[in-house]
Amino acid sequence: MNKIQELPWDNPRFRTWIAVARAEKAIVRALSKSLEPLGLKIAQLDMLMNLYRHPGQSQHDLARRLLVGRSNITMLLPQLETQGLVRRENDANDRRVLRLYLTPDGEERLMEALAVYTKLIDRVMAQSTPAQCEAMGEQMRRISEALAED
Amino acid sequence: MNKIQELPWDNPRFRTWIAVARAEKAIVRALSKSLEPLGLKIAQLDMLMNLYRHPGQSQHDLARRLLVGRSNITMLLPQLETQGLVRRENDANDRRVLRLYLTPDGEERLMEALAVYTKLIDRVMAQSTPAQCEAMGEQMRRISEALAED
DNA sequence: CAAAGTTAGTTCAATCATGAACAAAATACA
DNA sequence: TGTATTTTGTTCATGATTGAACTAACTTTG
Repeated sequence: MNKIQELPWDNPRFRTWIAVARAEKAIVRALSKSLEPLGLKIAQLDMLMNLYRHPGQSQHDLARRLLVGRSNITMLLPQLETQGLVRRENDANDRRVLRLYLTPDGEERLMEALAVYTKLIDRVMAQSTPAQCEAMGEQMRRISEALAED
Repeated sequence: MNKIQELPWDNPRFRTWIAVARAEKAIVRALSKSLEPLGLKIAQLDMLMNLYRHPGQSQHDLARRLLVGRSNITMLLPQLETQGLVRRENDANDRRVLRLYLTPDGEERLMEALAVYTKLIDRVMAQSTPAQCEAMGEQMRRISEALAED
């Protein structure tokens, strides 16, 4: 086994990745704390957001959109259902699928959470100019695309 | 409760954050797969990397560096110890602390893993020019700093 | 129409991170 | 010195996530 020529921490691209991972972790932690008073966890908020944008989607669709296993949805949904934020409805044509809808309460809670969420993200992203921010978003989207080819 | 004026998905900064989160998740998944043949998980690799750079650190130090709970280290260490990659040694001056060292085997496995790791990151970051990449790293570091003030 | 295959959702066991409570050891300080 | 506080690492219960196995329902195809 050859000794590696260049150790990763001297590699600018690698250092960038480390910075990305650390920042992402920091944001997730901060968001998690900000959401706590609202009684929502990040995974739950993700679901609410998705249901707002795509009402009536099936659990399978939701799982795919969230990049998450179907079983995860099954486990998480009851939490939102018992809080009365989400409603499950049998599909008329296909008795296997359950279509998901936000209740009015769910929509209200979502809006409250989004206010917190956007405030945090605005603060975080204000570390860069809008142009830099836009460029970063573009790079990230390219990365996702590059990795999606599996 | 007021209706939110601007929904997050129309907010460029918010969209950037979403892109960051998705890309990070994609990279973690890809890395996880790449590491599988080596019998290492990401958390384990993180530990090996840290021990390489800071040999003889305590579990407490390691936990702090990895932004992780101390109990996590306690749980994860045995996996690396039984594989013979890490060695724990009692501190002479303070009988509470255990100092951690990479074994030669550990160092070898680390180098193999780093080759895989850097290859993936190089490929991923090649989606941007070196200058863009550097800029992104800077922005991310600023974000981490901004959030560190708690 | 019937058999084979596919798809939606659930259940379950395994893995992992976390924080609280704890024991042992070190340190502060009076 | 002796008591109080802090610090290190461990244990344990909890919650999140995953993938495999399963059931029920739909679709394909012969």
